Order: sequence, then structure tokens, then C-alpha cells
Amino acid sequence: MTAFPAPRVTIKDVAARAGVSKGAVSLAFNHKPGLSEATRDRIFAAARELGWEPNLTARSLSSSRVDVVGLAICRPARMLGLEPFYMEFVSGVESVLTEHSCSLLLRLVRTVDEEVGIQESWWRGRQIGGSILVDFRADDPRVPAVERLGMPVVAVGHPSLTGSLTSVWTDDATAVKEAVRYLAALGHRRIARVGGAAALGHTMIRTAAFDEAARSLGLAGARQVATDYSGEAGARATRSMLTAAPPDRPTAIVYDNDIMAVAGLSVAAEMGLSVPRDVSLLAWDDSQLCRLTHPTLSAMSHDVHGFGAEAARTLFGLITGEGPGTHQVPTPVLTPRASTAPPDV
Amino acid sequence: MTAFPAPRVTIKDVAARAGVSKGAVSLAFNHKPGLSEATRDRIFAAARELGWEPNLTARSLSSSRVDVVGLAICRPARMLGLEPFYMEFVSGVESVLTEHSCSLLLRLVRTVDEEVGIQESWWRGRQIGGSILVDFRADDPRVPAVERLGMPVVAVGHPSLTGSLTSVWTDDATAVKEAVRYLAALGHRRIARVGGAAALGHTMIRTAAFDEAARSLGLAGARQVATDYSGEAGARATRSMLTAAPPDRPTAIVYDNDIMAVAGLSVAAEMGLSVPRDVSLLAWDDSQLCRLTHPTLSAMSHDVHGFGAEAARTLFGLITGEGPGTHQVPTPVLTPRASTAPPDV
DNA sequence: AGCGCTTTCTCAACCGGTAAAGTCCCCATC
DNA sequence: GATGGGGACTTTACCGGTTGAGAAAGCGCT
Repeated sequence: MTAFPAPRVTIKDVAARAGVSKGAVSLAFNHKPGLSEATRDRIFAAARELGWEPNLTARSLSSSRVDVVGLAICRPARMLGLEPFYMEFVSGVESVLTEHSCSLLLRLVRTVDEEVGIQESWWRGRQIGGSILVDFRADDPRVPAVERLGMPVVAVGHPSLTGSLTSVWTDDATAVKEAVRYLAALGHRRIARVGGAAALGHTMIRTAAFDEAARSLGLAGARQVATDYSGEAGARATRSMLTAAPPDRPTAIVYDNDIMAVAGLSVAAEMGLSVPRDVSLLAWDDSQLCRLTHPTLSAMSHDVHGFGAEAARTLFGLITGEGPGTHQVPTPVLTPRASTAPPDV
Repeated sequence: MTAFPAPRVTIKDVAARAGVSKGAVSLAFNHKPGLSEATRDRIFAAARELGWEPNLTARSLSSSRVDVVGLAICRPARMLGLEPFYMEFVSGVESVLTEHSCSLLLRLVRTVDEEVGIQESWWRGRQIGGSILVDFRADDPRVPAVERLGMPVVAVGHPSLTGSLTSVWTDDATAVKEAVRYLAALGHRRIARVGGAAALGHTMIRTAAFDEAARSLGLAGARQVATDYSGEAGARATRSMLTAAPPDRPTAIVYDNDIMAVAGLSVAAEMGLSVPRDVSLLAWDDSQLCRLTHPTLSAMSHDVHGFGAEAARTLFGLITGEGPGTHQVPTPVLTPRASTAPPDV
């Protein structure tokens, strides 16, 4: 990719115009002491007149700072488009990056291994100053890889999955238990859960928590399945659950995201079941979507934007020398709407 | 943002290990002639052993190539999360970038003016080799700005909006007319349209096309409103349209995206109206969402992934010296599903 | 043996900044 | 009146690559 034939202005031009050395220009633009107000002003004026901004490439070469952070997301494109989660997460990340005039390098990948390669390239090629890692799985290959590289990263996931990496996480287990307890308190005994991708760590955590909650509440009819997070999979899972003979049919279903819950809602409608009379549905992540359906979807709400922001903040802390640690963001809370009610006995 | 205290290996180390000069290493890694097979192999072996990859920062400094393209998206974060369009678009862009080992610099902005600033900074700071511009409006300030900068960009939008910039566009006007003709052919006379943000160029184009189609078909009851693309706005618009007295009430509604169509569907349900018997609904962009509702939503389908890919391809063409031009991608086509039917007279 | 031509590498300048060390000048101090 | 200490800049050496101008070596040919 070659540059356009545009006469680009450099620090030298600015220095010449302001009648100073380029060192002085550098000092001025980095707000370092050692320049008089007058000179500083002259330099800024010259820069403004010439439309100059420091070449970040050159800057990071000599100062070995890189004002870019990486984020690779690994999900099939088809699914990504739909999951409100990521865009909201990204927007949270950006909100913090912007304050530090830092940019986000985004990459969609197909596999974790591909991501490992990307992250290595980015880091070795000095393209990024650090990275945010999402979607951890058991024995995630990214953990040893980034440890080996000595690359600053914040891992978005439960500390049990992220090894020694600094992590930002939300207490999914507690949230799942709250969801189950809520449905049980409404009177539901046969509660089902349509989970996300089985390989993902937080799915495993939620699955375990669901089992535990069901056991501790003595819910014999609890069951759960893993999907791929897609609406189709959610619809399929719901259909399969709701076609069971009534004594086995769940009276409440918890979904791992909102897309699947929406799909579940329409499967219920298609089967002539009324929500919440015949079956209660509870979504996860609570994007705008949950308020757009009829009935509106009860959900475990989660400040995804804030989650992203916290991840970015933590990354900055790490890069500027704070030690590693784990940062917990608020646990998703139940937001009851119209899709949950006591079972119709 | 300072680098970690990691002993990073440079081209010099590789050269030393392979017993050659750094110029030789550079030749090898850029696949340029002038090296024997044997040396080339030795160099690659040394690089592999040391885990070296060329520092892209240094490379772009000396070669003035930048393997990064920019994309700034201007929509309130709240809305972004939901619109499947962007993530799908981005994934299309990425699919092409990846082939060129190029990365995407993403930024979410609040206003066009902010975007102008970002793009200027990116370009002047040599952060990007070019940019993809989306969401054009009338007299868009980005057009003169990037022309002045001489920055390679591809504008995603109708040529009438993008001035002299190379553009990639889809024929929304024809698609709108097809939608209206289809509904009219079903027998609808009172057709409404819930449009997107009025300030956006493609909304204006669709609005004009809708008017023209209605006039040419002699549909007296056609009407349309502009919204902000959000589900809430879609719900509000639908509610206001459907509460009109029956002789004025539209029997079919076209939406500018799928989120609003989903919202419209639930408003109909909430009002006790049956879709498509009492009212037909037609969505736009046709993401997975349209197949998840009950009834499923008829939609104007659009290969958004391919749209993004074409934009990226065009940008590469531009950067590598192809002249400007306009590239049209396929017009959205009608995909009838269960939400449209003849009106119930 | 001498000449020209390749092929294969090396060398050194340069890209546009940063940063540490150095220069100058002015002013206070003993 | 010499000394010292800052402030305000300038100089210069990098950062880690690329690039074009040589240089050394090998080879065919007269």
C-alpha cells in the first residue's frame, strides 16, 4: 500500500517556520518543560498554519510507545452481526480509549489459534501497546502465548480461566443462581437453560452454576443444552424442549443471550403457547432487543458498555505500570418484564 | 503508553544470527530479488528461531506504506449495539483486509464533525493508508475535508452524495420502488414507510423514491416518517400509524432496518392486530433477526458482508493507483416471508 | 589475462520523530 | 570578579526498518 503523492509536512517544516529546532517542536507537542510561552505559541501557530500533526508512526518508533490497543473477536461473522454484545462492548472500550487518544485495532478471527497468531504479529510488529482478550475457554492457548510474549493484556473472563493474566470479569455463577432462584420462587420446578457455546469458559461456569442451583433447590426437572449462540440454535433448542410431553416440558427457560431468547419467544408463538402463561422466558445481556418484543423479555441485565470501559481502563493501568490483578464488574441483575410469571398449573 | 521491559528482537539480531547484513534480511522478508535461495532460507530460519517479525512501525516510517485502514462509525452507541448492519459490514471489510494482511482501525464517533477531525488526525499522523467513509449526508463535510487532504477513501453511498470521491453504493431507490410495487401488487393502497435518520443521504433517497413510487402507482394513502433507526422509534412510529382510524390506517408498513420492523411487529401484537392479516410488515437489510420472529419478516435482503468486502476491495484498488470511479453492488432484493400478504378487506 | 555482466550482498543514508547531553546566556551569590 | 545554577534551546544519537548505490565474486568470452 503506497502513499499518495501528497507533499506531507514534517516536524522539520514546522521547526523551520517557527524558527526553532525540531527538538523544540517535539518538546512543545509533548507538553514538556523547557520552552518559553512565546516559543511554544509560535510553534503551535506554525503547526496550525501548516496543518501538521506529529507522525505517530515515527513517534512510536523512537519512543516505543504505541497508542493502539488490539481486540480480536472470534465468532463466525454471521453470528457476530447479530450479537449486540460486542458492539456495545467495543463502544465501551472506545469511550475510554478516546480519552487517551488511543485507537482500537479490530480483527475478526475464526479460531483461537488464528487469534494467537494475530496477537503475536501485532505485538512483535509493534502494532499495538496491549490487547483485550475475550471469550476464554478452558486451557486457552492465548494465556501461555501472551505470557511468553510479555505482552500487556487484560483478559475478559473469570480468573479461573485466565491464568496469571490480569482479568476483568463478572460473576456469572451468582447471576445464574439468581435467575434460577427467581424462577423457582415464582413456582417453577422444571427450568431449562439454553446455553452458549460449550467450549467457552463462561458457558461452562454458567452450566455448573445452573446445575448447582437446581440441585440446591431440589429442582428435579432442570435441564440444559449448549448451542452456538445463534438465533437458529436457540429456536431449535426451544422447539425441542417445548415439544416434550407436558409433564417433562419446562415451564421456564433461561437463555444465554438475547437473540436466542427472541428466537425462543417466536417458537413459543409458533407452537401456540402463550408467554408467560404457558412458559416463562428469561434472556441474558438485556440489549434494547428485550424491550422490543411482545411480550417484553425479562432479562439478566448487564452493563456491557461499562464492562468494555472497565476492560480498557484496566489495560491502561497495566500498561502504565500497575501490577496485575483481577477486577470484578457488577454482577448482572434481574430485570423482570413481561415474559416471566408463575407457571399456570 | 510505554512498552513492557521485554527484550525485543530486531532485524539486527536476525541479521547477526544469519550472518548477513540487515539489508539482506529486509530483502528476504519483502520477497525481493537479489538473494540466493540458501541465504534466504538461512535468514528465515534465523528469524523463526528468534521469533522475529518486522516492526511494522519502522517499516511504514521508511517505506511510507501503512497497512491499516480506518473506519469511523457515527451513531449513538446505544443504537450501534443493535444494528446488525455494521458488524456485518465490518466483517466483510475484514475479510478483504485479511488477504492483504492489513488491519482495521475502528472508531465510534458522535458527530460527523468529530469524524472529520479523526480522519484528519489519522491521515496526518500516518496512522492509516486510507479510509472507508459511511453514512453520507447532504453536503457532507467529509467530502471537502478528504479531498483537501488528498487522502484515499472510498465513500459508501450514492454518487450524488459523495462528490468526486470513489464510491460504492447500492441502488436504494430501485429497491424501495420494488418494495412498494410488491405491496401494491398484493393489493395494498395505504402503504407507510418508517424511515431512518432524516439527515442521512440514503434516507433522503429512499424517501424520494417512496414518494415517486406512490405517485406513479396512484397510492393516495402513502405516508412516511423519519426516525432515528432505534427500536423505540420504530415502535413509536408504528403505534402512531396503527392507532389511526381504519380508513386512514396503513395496511402495509415498510421499515428502513430490521430492528424497527421487529419493534413494529410487537407493537402490532400488543395492539391485538394480526400480521399479516391486519397489517403487512416489510423489513430492510434482512439479518438473521428477520427469520427469528413469528411470523417471520419479509425483507429487502442485502448482502451486507459483500458490500463491506467490495468497499475494502475498492479502497485497495484506489491505494494501488486505480483511478476513481463508482462501484455499484447488487440492489437489495425482495425476500417474501410470512409478514406480508394481501390486505384483509 | 583482461573485460564486461550477473548475481549476491554490504554500506550508509534516510524516514520523522524522541530524548539525553551539550551550549549559551543571564542572574544571583560569596 | 569568579562561581554556580537555571532556563531556553540546539545537537546529536538513536528507534528499526528500507533503499539505492556500490563492491566482491563467479563466469563466459575473446
